[in-house]
Amino acid sequence: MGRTPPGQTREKIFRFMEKRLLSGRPPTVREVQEAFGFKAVQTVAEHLKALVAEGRLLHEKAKARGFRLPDRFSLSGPPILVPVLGRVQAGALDLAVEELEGYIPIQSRHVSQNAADELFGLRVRGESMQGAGILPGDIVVARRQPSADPGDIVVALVGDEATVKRFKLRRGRVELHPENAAFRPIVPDPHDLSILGKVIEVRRFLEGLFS
Amino acid sequence: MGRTPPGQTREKIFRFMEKRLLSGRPPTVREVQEAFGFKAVQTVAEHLKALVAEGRLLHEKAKARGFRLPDRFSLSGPPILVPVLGRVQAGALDLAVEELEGYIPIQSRHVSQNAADELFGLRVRGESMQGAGILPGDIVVARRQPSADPGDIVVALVGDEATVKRFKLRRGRVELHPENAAFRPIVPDPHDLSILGKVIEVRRFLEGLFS
DNA sequence: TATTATACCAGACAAATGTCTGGTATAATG
DNA sequence: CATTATACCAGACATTTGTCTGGTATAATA
Repeated sequence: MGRTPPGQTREKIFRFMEKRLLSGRPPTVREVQEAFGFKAVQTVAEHLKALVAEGRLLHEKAKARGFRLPDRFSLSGPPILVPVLGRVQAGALDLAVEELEGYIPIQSRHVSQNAADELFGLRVRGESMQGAGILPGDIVVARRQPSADPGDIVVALVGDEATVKRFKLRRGRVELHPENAAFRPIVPDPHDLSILGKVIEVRRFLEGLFS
Repeated sequence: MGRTPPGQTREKIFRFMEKRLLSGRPPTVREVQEAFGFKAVQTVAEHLKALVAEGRLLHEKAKARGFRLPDRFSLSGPPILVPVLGRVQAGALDLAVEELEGYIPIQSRHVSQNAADELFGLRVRGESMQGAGILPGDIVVARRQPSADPGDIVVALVGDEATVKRFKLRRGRVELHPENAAFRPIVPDPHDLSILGKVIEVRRFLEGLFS
């Protein structure tokens, strides 16, 4: 009793689901129905059930918009989207979002999924880290952590200013070293200093939205 | 009669929404309620309404899981996965994959979807572009194109060697300029030169698999 | 040809979910 | 102190949405 050849409609429905799910707008069964012009909900319900049985979709039963893509679709799950801040300030230990510029995707294989919340991006200002290949306008991706190892490049909050520098210890004191002969190391009062995170990636966009 | 300081709960609710929406699993009002332990749905409903009024969320009224992030945050689809080559050679005009190191995700909004096939990554060797903040081990992402504009940083094939340099024109001839005083510009024989692409992004991994 | 499977439809029920009305308590403000 | 605003609660209602029961028609298959 098939109107369309076997599997053909199913394939189209899968594509539709895939597209919607990847764009973050999971559809309802009835939305799919409408999109394809079916006259009965059940038609879609059956196709979806079949897709689940085939392992191409996951389903939370009885939940609205309860379909998902299996994890293997994006190799290792969805990419982690890291918020890029234009400016950072801090109350106590947590970051305040001053100017959210947008998000950049991080390969989840580089970072375990549970560390995802600990990542943030920051647009770099100034030329103090030129020598380390970090230029004004670059985006550094950092993992939040309250301290660092000597030699790490960190995002630190000195007073009220967020800054990217190389973390060093000299005579028991923290020193923040620029990598530019025109700048001098900062030796902050410990009360005035907090390490916001360690830089794990640097990105520079030479073209496009983020440049 | 606020239990919590004004705006504080709202901020947390926004973060929650943000996280869920970015991961493609928009929550219901009641899911948010549960996550925060509110005893009334209305509490969440009001916070969400306020967030919409502030422009931080979009809302399809009366739809299940009907909240979205404003466009500037949402992605237009899956990230493009760009192959990263460890070495590049060329037969005629197309790239040969010598050592595929892996893939890195590119924000699809930076690059139109149909240009996806034209992107490739390349691991940088040598220090000739130090002055432009491109260090050995960095990955440059390039868009394939057979020529370039003066001032672009390009991936060029000179003889049998792929190299990253700044593209310039002098007296009708192509010059490939390093950005490091220790190196000299290359003025290749036109027959010996092909431009493989223009560098649109630079990435440096300070930690993790790609470092 | 009888059987089976697929693709689809009709209509209804029930759960999930959004939204509304009408409250209370606390804090800030004039 | 009265006023206003915010943060929250209780309970109900209405819509959206998932799911179920019971069908029909076409095609492939034994």
